[in-house]
Amino acid sequence: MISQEEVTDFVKNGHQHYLPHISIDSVIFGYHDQQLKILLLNWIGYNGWGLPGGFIQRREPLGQAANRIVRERTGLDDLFLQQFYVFGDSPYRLTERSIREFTEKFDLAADVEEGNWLFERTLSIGYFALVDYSKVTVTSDFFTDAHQWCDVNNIPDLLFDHNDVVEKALTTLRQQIYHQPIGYNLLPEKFTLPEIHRLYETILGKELDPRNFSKKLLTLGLIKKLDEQRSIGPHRSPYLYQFEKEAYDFALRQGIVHTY
Amino acid sequence: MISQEEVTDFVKNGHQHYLPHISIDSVIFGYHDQQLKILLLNWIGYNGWGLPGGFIQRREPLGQAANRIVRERTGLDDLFLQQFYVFGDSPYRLTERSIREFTEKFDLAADVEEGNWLFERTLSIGYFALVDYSKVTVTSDFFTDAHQWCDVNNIPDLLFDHNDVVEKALTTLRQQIYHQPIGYNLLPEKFTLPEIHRLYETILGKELDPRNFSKKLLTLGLIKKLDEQRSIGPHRSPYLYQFEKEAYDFALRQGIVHTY
DNA sequence: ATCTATTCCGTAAATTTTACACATTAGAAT
DNA sequence: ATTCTAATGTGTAAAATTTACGGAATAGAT
Repeated sequence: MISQEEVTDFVKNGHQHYLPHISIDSVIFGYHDQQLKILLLNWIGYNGWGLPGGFIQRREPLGQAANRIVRERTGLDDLFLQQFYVFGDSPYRLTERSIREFTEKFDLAADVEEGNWLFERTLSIGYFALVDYSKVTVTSDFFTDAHQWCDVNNIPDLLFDHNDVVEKALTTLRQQIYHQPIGYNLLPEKFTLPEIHRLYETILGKELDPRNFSKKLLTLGLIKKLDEQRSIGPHRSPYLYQFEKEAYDFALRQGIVHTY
Repeated sequence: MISQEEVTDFVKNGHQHYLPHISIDSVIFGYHDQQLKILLLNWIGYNGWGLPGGFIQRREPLGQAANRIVRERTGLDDLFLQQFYVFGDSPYRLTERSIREFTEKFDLAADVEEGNWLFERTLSIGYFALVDYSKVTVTSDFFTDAHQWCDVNNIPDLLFDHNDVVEKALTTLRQQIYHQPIGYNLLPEKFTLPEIHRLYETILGKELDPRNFSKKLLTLGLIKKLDEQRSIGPHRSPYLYQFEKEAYDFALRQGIVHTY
């Protein structure tokens, strides 16, 4: 648990360590129970659900900051992480009321409120991450005391402009899936065809013919069939597949180019 | 011309009007002489070429700021303007030397240098704009005293990390052209098939079969043939075309979706 | 041995993309 | 008027890709 002193110090002096006016919001996608989910945190001060986020240290490269922020929440490193948009159209994301609630909650002196760096206008750089749900261990930060993995089709009202952020992350991911291989980071190392098929259907929110789908992935050389099978109860055992790392990485870099 | 006082005031007090630590860099694409060009400005202080840029006013929505910055330089409003990346990996874009040159050039007291907001670490949000070259009237700002339209295939060494910014803008534009119609903002209202054909070839940096190309645009319903022709000297007169605004806008929103 | 639920596979039709060459035309020159 | 030049405009066949679609095989439970 984080101490009261630490919180107070962060609020009062955080601007010496972090760049003010800019934050990072992360949309962390995981796949579980045949649902595409995102990680939501319950913010103590504001008492509501929001995205994991954080600030950029004064001498820290931007990409590293995003990586650190996701790592601190999930325990994962070396993940698929991509900038997708900067949100800054509403000059002020915090209402006076929410600031008051926050300072009361943390028992901060009223004078902290005035012009405090935390409560000034802050643009937010959106990153999304694709993670292997089963490998995540969620850790709370200063301002959050609970978490949930929430089906993207069923997102509640979030704090600030986080619903917009999620929306934009989803549309970016859906567009991207047509041009880049997705799955390496969302699936375990070995998976079955029906599994990756359902993943794609889930992300795109529409049905894909299973025969044509697997044909496509195999033709592109993105996955390869293994000799092993998985046992799934009283049904035919599906074969296991894994990604062809080289072809996958190549497609990641080049994109899967369609024609003009 | 901008007065010395104004510059000094901007350097000393700009942080009261603008958000520190964040700027906008704009890559303004125009098409002329069968070349894709970008607008470069010569920075007085640093004596080198760089991109048009600016800061975000404290209460100004982000998109508006980008729009204003491009408008101030080009005179154009209501243009195609798109965020494409945030640059912030190198914590410091300015060297001590360039800062000294700058302050000397503008005859700023040495004490201005120390911890001045302008010289602190600044992330930069990249926007690119597509403009009708012939409609642009370039206006200088505080820090720049000359401009040029520079062929994208022949960009000199630019200030700061602006070469990276241009590079990324170009790759984004090239990717986008496969999924969204481009041209409405780069071409005059009426244009010939060879003109738009050359535009696409120029942007993509490769040849496109003219028959297949026009077939595609017409099939997609993005352009329509007019009854008029243009006179181009001692050659067959090409027909004029114009964009089908509805289909064009629809494609802009939806993207030209390819299959899975 | 039977049943259930799931995986696995292949082919034909439709569509899209690619490749490719020559007749037409406006104005300039003669 | 004729000729010449340099550019525009157009169609078709082959190849590749995408789509649509149904039935046999299998593992485990009963």
